[in-house]
Amino acid sequence: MSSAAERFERIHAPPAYQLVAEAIEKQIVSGRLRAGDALGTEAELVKQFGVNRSTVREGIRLLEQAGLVHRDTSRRLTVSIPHYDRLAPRMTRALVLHQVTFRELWEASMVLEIAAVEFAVEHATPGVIRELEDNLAKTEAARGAAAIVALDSEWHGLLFKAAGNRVLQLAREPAALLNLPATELILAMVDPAVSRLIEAHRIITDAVRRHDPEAARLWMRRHLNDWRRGFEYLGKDLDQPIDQVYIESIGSARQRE
Amino acid sequence: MSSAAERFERIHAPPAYQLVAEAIEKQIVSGRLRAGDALGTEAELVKQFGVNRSTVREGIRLLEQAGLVHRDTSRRLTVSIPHYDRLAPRMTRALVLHQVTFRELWEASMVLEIAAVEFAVEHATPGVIRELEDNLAKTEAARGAAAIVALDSEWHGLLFKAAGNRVLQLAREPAALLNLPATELILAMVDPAVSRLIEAHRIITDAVRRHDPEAARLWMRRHLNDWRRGFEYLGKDLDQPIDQVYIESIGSARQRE
DNA sequence: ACCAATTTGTCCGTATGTATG
DNA sequence: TCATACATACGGACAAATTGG
Repeated sequence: MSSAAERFERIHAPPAYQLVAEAIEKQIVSGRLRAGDALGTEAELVKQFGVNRSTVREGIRLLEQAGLVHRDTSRRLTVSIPHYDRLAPRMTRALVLHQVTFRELWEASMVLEIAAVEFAVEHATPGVIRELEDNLAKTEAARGAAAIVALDSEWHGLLFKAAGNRVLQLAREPAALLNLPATELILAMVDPAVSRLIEAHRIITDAVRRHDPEAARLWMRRHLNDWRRGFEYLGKDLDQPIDQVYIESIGSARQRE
Repeated sequence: MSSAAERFERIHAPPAYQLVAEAIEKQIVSGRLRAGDALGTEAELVKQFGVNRSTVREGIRLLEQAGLVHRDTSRRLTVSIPHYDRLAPRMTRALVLHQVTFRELWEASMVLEIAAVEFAVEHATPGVIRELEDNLAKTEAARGAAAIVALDSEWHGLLFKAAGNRVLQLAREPAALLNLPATELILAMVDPAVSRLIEAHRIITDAVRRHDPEAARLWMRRHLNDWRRGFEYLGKDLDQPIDQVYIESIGSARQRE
């Protein structure tokens, strides 16, 4: 075996279904196929690629899962570009499986949310400020932990939208999903949590409108420290990996896709 | 049609291949199937689920693509938990397709890298500091932009490892991939770039070892500003969406999977 | 509202190459 | 070395849903 040294690398032919997926992917990424374009029927793809329909279908599944292709109501194949919140469940699942702790989540949220609020103070458009204020009004009127959690999540999402940085927006997604259940528990169980949340949202929203980075930073820090204290108040351990309770809530979130 | 109001939601039966994928996914996420466990042959799954082999295969493709299952050398199905760098290409592709600008990337890098270096100063273990120093030595010895870029990327990866926060680590992945080609260009074209990079890496590595947050922050900021200046020196526009050049480099990165 | 053509989801049988013992 | 097991891929088929008259 060693007589001819190692002249050549081992050949490993990629399976046909992968080649199908990659061929289509290339067209999408390169822009020759754009979001909304029809991909044609399976029979057409069979003809073009010269492979069996089962093979085409396996390839399609890959793209479907990657979010590059989806089937509209009529089940026709349509090109689409993956939105952040499509990736979020997978990122979240990876973090859960790697047993990320609540401390890591909280630390990361601290970093990301403070950065977001700083950018928001700088870049926020009147439109998004309006959205933040609308959300605030709804939050003040809302009753029940579940409703408030949804609005809280939306408010933070709007803040990242106001920040105008989509890399940070993507980075935030998994933390947002994972904090949801804990936040609901906190709002339901810890008495002053709701009023403190509303106070923080209002002051930060005002700070964004007035372009006041100091106040924004300060109150975001307080807001997140409140979350952490609420979490500890419930008797939970920050250094504990994210557990079963959360997995279920991810599952239900994924069903909305 | 409106005679009976809208009492029921539209029924949409999930296709069998999705049910197969979800059934297996549940076992993995719930912990009943752990990384490394064998999933059994396709024939066995056919029997258990009572569906056709083609259907099983389509379901498997979904899990394979999600990184929850892979085939080892013998092509046997094995459970695995998705690693961050498996998600990175997808995140990166999403960002590219959404026409994220270099400015967003740079801003986000600034936020993430500075946070990372702060955490690293606090949490770095002797082992990881050793790795940073080894990398530094190799970088000083290296010749050629390509080699140095690889080591630079590794160094930043080690820094996030030292920071001990996997949420930030995941958040960094797409930025790391997207900065690669630009960094290579800069190192190849801008004369003092290499020595400045090495200087920054050395000082930051030292600061991490000495637990000196001030120096670490300061030099990380300088390091990233250097990157930005190098980018602008090349005549590129920070507010330009990431373009074709980058897509190719992502493609080649994905082939290593 | 009905009908014919298309298309998808699923299934069966089979051939071929490769890995394992 | 040989036999067995298995993954990949193919051709063909049919029912249910969708489309377009």
